[in-house]
Amino acid sequence: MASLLEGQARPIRLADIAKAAGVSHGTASNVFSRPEIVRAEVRERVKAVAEQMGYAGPDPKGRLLRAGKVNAIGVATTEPLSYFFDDPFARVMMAGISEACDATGAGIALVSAANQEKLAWNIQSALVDGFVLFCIEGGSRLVDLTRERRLPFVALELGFQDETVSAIGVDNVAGARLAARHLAELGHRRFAVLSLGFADNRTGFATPEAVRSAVYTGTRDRLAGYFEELSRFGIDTAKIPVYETENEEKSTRAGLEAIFATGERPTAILAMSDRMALIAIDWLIGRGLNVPGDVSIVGFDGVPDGALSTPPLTTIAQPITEIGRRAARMILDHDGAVRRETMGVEFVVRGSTGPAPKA
Amino acid sequence: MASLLEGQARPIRLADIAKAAGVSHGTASNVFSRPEIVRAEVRERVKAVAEQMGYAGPDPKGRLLRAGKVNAIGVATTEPLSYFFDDPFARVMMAGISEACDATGAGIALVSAANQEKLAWNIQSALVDGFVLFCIEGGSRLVDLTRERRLPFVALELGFQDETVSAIGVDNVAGARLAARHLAELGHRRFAVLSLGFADNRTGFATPEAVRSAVYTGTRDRLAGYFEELSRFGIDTAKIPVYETENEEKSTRAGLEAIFATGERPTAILAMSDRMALIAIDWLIGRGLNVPGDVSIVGFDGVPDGALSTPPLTTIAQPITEIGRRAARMILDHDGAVRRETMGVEFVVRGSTGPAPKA
DNA sequence: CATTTTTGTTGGATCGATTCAAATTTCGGT
DNA sequence: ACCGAAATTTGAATCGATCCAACAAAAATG
Repeated sequence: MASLLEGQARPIRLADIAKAAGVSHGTASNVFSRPEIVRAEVRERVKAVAEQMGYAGPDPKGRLLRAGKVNAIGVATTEPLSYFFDDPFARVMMAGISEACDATGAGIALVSAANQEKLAWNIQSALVDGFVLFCIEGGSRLVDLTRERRLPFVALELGFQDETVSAIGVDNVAGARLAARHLAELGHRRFAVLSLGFADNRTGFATPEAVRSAVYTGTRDRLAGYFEELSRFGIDTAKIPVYETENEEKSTRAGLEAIFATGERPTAILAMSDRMALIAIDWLIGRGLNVPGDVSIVGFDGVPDGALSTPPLTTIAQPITEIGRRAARMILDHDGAVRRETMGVEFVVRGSTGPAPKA
Repeated sequence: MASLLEGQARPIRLADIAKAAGVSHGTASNVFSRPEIVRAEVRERVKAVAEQMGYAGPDPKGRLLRAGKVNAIGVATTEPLSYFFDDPFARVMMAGISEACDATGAGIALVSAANQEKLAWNIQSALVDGFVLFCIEGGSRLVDLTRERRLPFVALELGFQDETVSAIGVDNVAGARLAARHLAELGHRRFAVLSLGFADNRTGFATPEAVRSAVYTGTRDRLAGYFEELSRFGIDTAKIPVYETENEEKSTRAGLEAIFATGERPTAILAMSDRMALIAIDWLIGRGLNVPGDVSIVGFDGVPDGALSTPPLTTIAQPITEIGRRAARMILDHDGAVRRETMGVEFVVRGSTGPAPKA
């Protein structure tokens, strides 16, 4: 009873136990962290005292300072926290990260913030041993912020030319070429591209200058891949509409409206994410068009939802889970080296692509 | 260059900056945490020194010990970490928790472990201010473990009679009755129940004793709700097969096999989770049966996937997001009180239920 | 110019543990 | 009973910050 009331006033510390049991701090500490080196009799006495006083066990806050290692990695993004549970790409990635963390018993701390102020603070104050950065919108800012913390970190997506930051990504050019070639070989000649951003906070048709001055080189590379391959088939890429979206519902639909408002409707859409591709399928079907009868679509990413849509999505699959695993491991067993890994992609043909309709 | 090498050897502390800048560590601390009370000239000098020495800013590990508050909540489960990103119910719940955390700038730490040893350690050592417990399998053990930590915690699901633990859940009896009444009113007379566990690690047909001695009273209440209502329609509930699954693919399909192996096939299935209900729809359609033509199904939970299935799922919807929000807030602004909240459910009629087939 | 008030700085105490060299105890062997 | 080795225990130092009472310097007041 008394211990309960006192407990409310001030939590019991290891030192209190030590005093009450008549042993030194050191011994009391050993009872909890290395019980085998304490004489059984003493050990039991201290444990009994702890139990009776309602000691909650060594406080990790104290241990942490001494130990130095938190044993947790932070996963950061500029999206709201719910992004981790909503976005299919993020979810698969998190599964990979989870796996690696589960294997070593490490924890995961989710870090995010809508506004820049808070993001900076959250990154500064996160109790983690390192970061995995989801570099979507605002990725470069995220990297800058994290760099200040001077902890190991890995950027997902090799969108950064900066060779001093560790990163894992896929061969965007090769993946994009695969997608473009597939459609070209099916006879398609009129294309449209649903693009990710070339820089922050922008939607609408991308100008050649926007592409040239791309901040997100991942986006640029994918477009380059598309164009390179299509050129080989004699297609004039300058005429292909490229619409930058924010990779969500609204701007993607706006992009489709804009693309299909023109006279020369495309028979094939190259989407830089499965998310956009799936939205596009939905939009097209809603408009009474047939996929792939009237319009073929190829996505990018390889999220599980793509296999379940009607029609199922043809896509360039990234080894998302594996990327997550590796990213987490890079932090978990960090050796101070900067690593940049480029993973291969896999071309998955499903039902959203077919021969170009006869003129 | 030198600073970089030294930085590798031993991170720079605030005290190092203070010495180098010729101020006390108190002042150096103020420069970072309350810059406005330091004279501009001094402030700039210290900042310059910090910059030049490559100081990463005050280490949260140190601050934490002093401050006492971590500003993060732990979300714990006995499932592997990936559960948070895979399971639809968990995901919606996490969205609610995320929302509450985003609003106050708090972080989320995911805690989990397959084996009991590690779980205990992970809970003991998690750097959090409190816990939200996902009480699925092994929920009671999870509560016991967490209680030892003597931090505030909330159990999701009121499956615990123990009135000394805070918990948030729904009125399981009322929800179950709604589901049962709906089917009975549609003329169904032959039922089967896909049940959650009454105790840990068990699958197969549940015996009356198993139900009586249920550890998970949430499961028991749902069943009680089903049976109470069906009895009112003169249905002999003793004959209704109740199959305990682990709320995943394998055991649910096994349950369906077992249920449909009997002569008296049910025309209506009461599933205690949407997950099982969706698996059941898939299984039935795979067997050439029509839903709801041959068999009607009602789920429980109200996860978003239920609206997207074919046919869309009739279900008892819990206010999952709201539960998550409240749980998180209960920890975030904890006042020492034990709170037990019971939320209402909403009956959502969609396409998976229809009139009983003519004998 | 003396006195108060305001503003800025200092350094010791504290948060709660772990670590490790040194001191002490225990114990087998003679 | 005594010795050295092995097993335990001790207590000071440390981890990296923040807080706060006391003090010093500068500014305002009479």
